[in-house]
This record gives sequence, structure tokens and C-alpha cells, in this order.
Amino acid sequence: MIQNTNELETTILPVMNEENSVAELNIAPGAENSEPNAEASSSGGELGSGDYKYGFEDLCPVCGDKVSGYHYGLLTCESCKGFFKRTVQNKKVYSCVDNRSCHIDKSQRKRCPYCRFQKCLNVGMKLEAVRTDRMRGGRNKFGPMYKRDRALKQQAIRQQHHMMANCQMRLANGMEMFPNHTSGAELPDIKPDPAFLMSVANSLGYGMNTVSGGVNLNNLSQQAHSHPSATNSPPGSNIPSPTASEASPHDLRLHSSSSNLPHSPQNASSHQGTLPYSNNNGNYYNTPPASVSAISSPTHNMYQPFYNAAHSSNMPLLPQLIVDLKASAMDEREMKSKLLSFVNTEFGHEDFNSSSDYHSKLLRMLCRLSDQLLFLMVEWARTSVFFRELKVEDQMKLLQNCWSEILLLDLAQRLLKHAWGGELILSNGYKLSLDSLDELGLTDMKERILDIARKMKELKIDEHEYTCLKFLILLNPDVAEIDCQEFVEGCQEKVQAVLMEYCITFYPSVKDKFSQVLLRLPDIKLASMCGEEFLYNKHLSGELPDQTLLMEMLHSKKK
DNA sequence: CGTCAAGGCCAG
DNA sequence: CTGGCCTTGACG
Repeated sequence: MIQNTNELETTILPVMNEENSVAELNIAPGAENSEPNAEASSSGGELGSGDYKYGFEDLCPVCGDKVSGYHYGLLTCESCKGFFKRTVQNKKVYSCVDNRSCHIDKSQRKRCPYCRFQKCLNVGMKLEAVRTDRMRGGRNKFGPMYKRDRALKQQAIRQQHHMMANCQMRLANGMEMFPNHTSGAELPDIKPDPAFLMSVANSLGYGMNTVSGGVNLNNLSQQAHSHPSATNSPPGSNIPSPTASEASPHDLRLHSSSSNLPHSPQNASSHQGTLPYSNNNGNYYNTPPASVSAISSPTHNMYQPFYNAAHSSNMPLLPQLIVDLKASAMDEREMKSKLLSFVNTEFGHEDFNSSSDYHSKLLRMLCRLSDQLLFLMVEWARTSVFFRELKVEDQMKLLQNCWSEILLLDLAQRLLKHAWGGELILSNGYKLSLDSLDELGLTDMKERILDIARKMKELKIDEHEYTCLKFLILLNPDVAEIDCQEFVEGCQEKVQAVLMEYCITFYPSVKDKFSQVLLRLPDIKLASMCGEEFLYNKHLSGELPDQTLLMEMLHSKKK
């Protein structure tokens, strides 16, 4: 349902006149990166080819379609550009007939303009870039920002090359990494001590003691029990759609447009102040990193919908933060088809059954697949709320820290929730599944993964809780030497808080759902460490393909 | 004078 | 309404 409204103008126009928010972009304090002329300095002449280097071209962060250039602040496809333009120019107000969490991809982007526009804003498309005067042509004030974005991309690519080179050097120099062991025979700490691992996992902030605010879980559970309509079922397809009486964020925007102050009464009083979406008009950031404070401009905040404010139905609404966390999620079907076409191209013609080096082929295939998954993971993270605000260096450190855990969590989730169950059937008939791990002597690993999946199933961990877990793993403030440690910590706490809120609201009858969900993390950590150790051994014996992101990630932690 | 993001156009 | 293609025009 779409309606025009004149009132929206009162929201947008003042914002557009805030020239300052645009001008600031050039002088973002933390954007130091001292690369005034990135294009000129990249002598390699790899401009442009870099993005395509690994087989996944740049995709529209909104719908995954092909990017046609910079539009309204970032690289998007032509259709999302047009959609964004029409929406802002014509002051469209949409509403969502579902849970305000529709998946937006190329095939479904037309289905829910509400969620599409939300996603546009979430990924950072800029309202200010739509011209009020509709003047055509020329250049706008974003020129420098686009340049900076390009420079950052180039920097990331260079950094990757550098790491590759570094990795290669280490390989060439062989065992220098292990001065006490002159051959790859036996390595220190190859078999991690479980007790040690547990203590590591606990110290990583996965334990219950890190819940912010000293909230008493039991009290909260009791409160939740008295919720009039709380059910034991997760929000999703089986929940009736909110009625027309539900206020959309756009409606709310109209009412709140008169003030730029981050305090609205209903907002402040709807929850205790510790919850992420109740702090200040949907602005999650207590202390945004300096490098991006200018990018998350005031406009962005004004478009953040409120959670549940003025919501009259009894049905609990999905917290906005969870909606935002899910916004960057990849479509599983798309993912499967990408992986399948990749693995078919590279391995589909090989005869697996009669092959003498079956094991090495299988291992190679798993590595290349993991590699592709890692690229997709980088893409996911890069467009994710919170994470995308970090500077590239911190982003890399976080990913290097958690890649294997996220691979495992994703796999477990895939086994549970998705029709394809993580299985791929190649064009040559070979079926790649979890059982393939047996062939590589990784039965132990397989059991760990199955165990994680089993426990997730027992606990009925749904996609929202899974998403929160993923972000808790990603936003680990204990990673050494990250610059924005405080910011990451704040984000992780917000994800924890929203997960707790979610568990209490949607699973009030499940005792300690929240803590049970959190307790999956040490298992995942443990399994991931074992997996990394396996890979490392295989690598040292020369059985793994070089020059992969997988190897790069593997080595980043061994430095 | 070429580039490239912004607006415009219009068949579907 | 959508989205591919076209036109515009300041900037370097």
C-alpha cells in the first residue's frame, strides 16, 4: 500500500538543508589513511580488475544485482538507484505487510518496497544526494566521498595483496615460523588442551558474566511470563501480519520530524534504558568511531524506525536491531547456486570415484569452497550494521579472528534450517556433504559440527538468534590491537542485549533460553580451533592449495 | 573535453 | 511502479 504525503516533506527538507553533514565528509577525523591520491599511487594498474579478482564481482548491497556505479553514496544497481530516487523525490510512504524483515534480493525486490527502502537506508544510501531542486547533471558534494570510498577499496585490495605476499614469503622461508622444530614433524600446541580452550572461550566474552547492566535474568523471565501474548513460537511466517493500525516507521517519522533531538517520550519510556533500540531514536552508536562519525549522518538516524512505539497490537514486533542485523544476510538459495556453479566449474568434470588421489581432490575442493564462503563472508560483514562503520584495518582483524567460527556456525545453521542442508551435488554426480569429512579422517570434526547443530535444534534456535550469535562472534572486542575496541564492545553488548530481549519476549516459557543460546559459543569456538589446527597441519604437509583467502586467514592468527 | 553521478523518459 | 537507457552539466 502506497500513499503520498505532504508531511514527509517536513522531515526531508530540513535535513537536506544541512549542508554541514555533507561538508564534513571530507574531513572525517579518523579517515586519516593518509592516501591523498590512492589512484595515482597504485602503480600496479590493477584498478578495476581488483574487484573481480576472485570471481565475485561487486554486487548491489541492497538486492545483489549488478552494480552500475555510485548512486546516492555507494555502489548500487540501476534499479535500486531508480527506486531510491523515486521514493525520495515523490515522498513515498510504504508499509510492510509482514514483519518488516523481508529478504530483499534481485528476484524479490519488487515485493516489499518498505523493506527495500529500509535496506537502502540501512546499507547507507544517502537522502541528501537526491536533489531537492531536481537539477540535472553536474557534480555534487559527494565527489570527495566517492573518491575516498574508492581509495578505501583500493587500500583493502592492496592490503590483501600484501598479506598474500607475506604469506608466500613465510611459505618460502619454511619453518622459520617454528624455530624449535626444524621439520614439520611435530608442532607445538597442535592438540589444544580442552581446559585451556574453555578458558579461552570464556575469556572471549562468551560467558554469561558479560551481560551488560547486571540484569537479573530470573526477574526478567518472570516479567516476560506475564506478557499478555508472548508465545513459544518465533516470529516469522506463522505470525499474523500486523494490522493496518500498526504505525510504520515512516508514520513515526512524520510525528517526530519536528525535532532533531534524540529524545522522544514514548521511546524513552518503552523499555529500560539499556536496550539498544530505546536509547536515542534508533541510533545504536554511543560512541561511533571517529572515522565514520560523519558518514552516519543525522539523516540516517532520523530514518531509523523505532521499535514498537505506538504499536497497538498484542503481537510483539521484531526488535529493530535484529531487523538491521539481518539486513546484510545473504540469500541461501543464491549462495547455494553460486557455490554449486563454482564447484562445478572447477571440479565438476573430474572423476572422483576412480581417482587415485581422491583425498587430495576432496581436500582441495573443500578448501576452494571454504575460500568462496570466506569471500561471501567478507561481503556479508562489509555491508553489516556496526561492522561497516569500522575502519578496514579493524574489520580485517575481526574477520581474521572469527572466520572459522562463523563458517562453522553457518554450516550448522545450514544443516538445520535450509533445504539444501549444506549439501552439493556436482555435475559429475559426486555428492559433497558433511559425510565427506569422514573420508578425510575428520569424523571427529563432523561429530562436533553435528553436535552443535543438534544442540541448536534442541534449543530451537531460530534465525534471529542465529543472526545475533553470528554478530556476537564477529564483534569481539577482545581481538588484539583493534583501534575501535570500545565501539566494538558497545556493539557486542547491544547485540547481547537485543538477543536477551528477544529470547525473553519470544520464548518466555523456555527457561534460560538466552544463556542456553549463548552457551553454544564455546562449542563453536572449540570446534573452530580444531578445524584450524587440522588445516594448519595439512598446510604444513603441503596438501592445501596456496594463494587462497583461506590460507591467508589461517596464517593471520599464527603471526 | 571526457567523466560520471544525478535527473528524465517511457515501454512493459 | 519498475528498470534500462538517455541526457545533462560541474569538475578535473
